[in-house]
Amino acid sequence: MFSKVLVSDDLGSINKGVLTVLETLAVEEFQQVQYCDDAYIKIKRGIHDNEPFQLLITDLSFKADHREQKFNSGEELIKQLRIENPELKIIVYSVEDRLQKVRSLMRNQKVNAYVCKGRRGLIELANAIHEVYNNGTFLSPQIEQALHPKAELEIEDYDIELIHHMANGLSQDEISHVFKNKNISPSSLSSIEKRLNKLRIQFKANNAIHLVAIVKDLGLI
Amino acid sequence: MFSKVLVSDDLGSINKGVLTVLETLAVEEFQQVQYCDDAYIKIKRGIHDNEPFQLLITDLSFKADHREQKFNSGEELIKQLRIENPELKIIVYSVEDRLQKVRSLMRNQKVNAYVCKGRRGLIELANAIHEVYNNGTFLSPQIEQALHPKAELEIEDYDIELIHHMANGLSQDEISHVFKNKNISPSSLSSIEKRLNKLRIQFKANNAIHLVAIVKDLGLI
DNA sequence: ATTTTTCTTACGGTAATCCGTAAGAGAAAG
DNA sequence: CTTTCTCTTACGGATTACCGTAAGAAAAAT
Repeated sequence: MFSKVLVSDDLGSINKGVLTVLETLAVEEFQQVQYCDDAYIKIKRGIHDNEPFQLLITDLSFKADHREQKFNSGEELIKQLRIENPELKIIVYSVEDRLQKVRSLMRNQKVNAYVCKGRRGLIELANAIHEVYNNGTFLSPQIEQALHPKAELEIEDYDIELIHHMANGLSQDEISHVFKNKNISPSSLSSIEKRLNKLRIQFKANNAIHLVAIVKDLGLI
Repeated sequence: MFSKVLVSDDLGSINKGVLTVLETLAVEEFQQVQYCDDAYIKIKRGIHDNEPFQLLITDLSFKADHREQKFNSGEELIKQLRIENPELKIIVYSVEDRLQKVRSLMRNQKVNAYVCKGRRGLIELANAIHEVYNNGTFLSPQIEQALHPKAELEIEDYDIELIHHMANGLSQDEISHVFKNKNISPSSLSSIEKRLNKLRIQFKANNAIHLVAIVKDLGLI
């Protein structure tokens, strides 16, 4: 497990919870700060003293107050640290769940994990620390599926069922009724047409027959 | 084995051979007639005497002579017997090998077996008697394949290629052009539609997609 | 709260398939 | 040789699939 961890969050109360998690995980030494600039200074000092921090757990938004700051957000801090200390592992612990921000942090800044503050936030944070310690990455479930929607070449369960019905001889109109009865959305004939059109493009099929044949050959149905 | 059998054939010589077969098969009691009317009378009398015939082996064509007959052919006799005595088993033993007649007799009159007089006629007759005794049916080989040409689950090369093109995304119209270019007959769009319709019925498919899926599952393409 | 984007649905037109009928060509039966 | 049957082909309609457009609903971003 990590032996030296820094926690950066402007809300002291939430910070306490994080420290409790670190205690539970048997982290030897951990410190906390409430300003991004303080985090930057502590990290630099650790390197200078030859006792560097191995992990930073940080929030993204920090309320501005009377103290003038060099870094006004966790994002700016991360950006700088990634340039100067790429070996430092970073976990973002934030209420922010906007997909673009998460996507940007994961791809551009190579953040090691992104945990959403929430009901299960601390549990997920513990998992994230474990994953990152083992050189893995972690994403809270609610953003994980949103982040990799189409990057994956995989095919959704909905599509599987749709093609399955086609292969079983149902017309698109009949499938529409089946989906309506089973409360599966989307269920309109138009939506089914559109979905099949996407699948045809995805699998380079000329028509529905070709699509079913290809998908059967791939063993997806 | 049958215990009471009636043989009806206007040619005494062939009749003898049939009787020899019955002897070989250890049939207890068998009688022979040379007129359809006589056959009808004997069958009725057997029922009346509570000792009914279990099997009738009959020819189809009977030469007309001085005696005026109620039944002028084996076919008429069979038709009447099927109405009045559906439990009586009937084997047709005839030189007739026209497919339509055989098909009609097997399907409409529910004849239990059809054996063609020929070089192996008596051997086949013995097999037929065995099969019918075990509640089966029998057809001489030369008409069997002609009678069930497409009822069989087999499928022609033409159909394979046709469905293959379908699975590869070609439209029926495109397949028509392909067949025209390759001098494969039939090649018209109408014929392709008809063939696909037969295949759909044969494989109990709702539409072309269903057909391709079924045939792929069967491993035929 | 408002705007933007995405998803779902509806509609219309064109193409393809499905289905019955019918005429002509070729094969088989009388 | 004539008739009958089968096969092939053509045609018209009904149904379904295909494709673009657009309006409304839902979700995301500001």
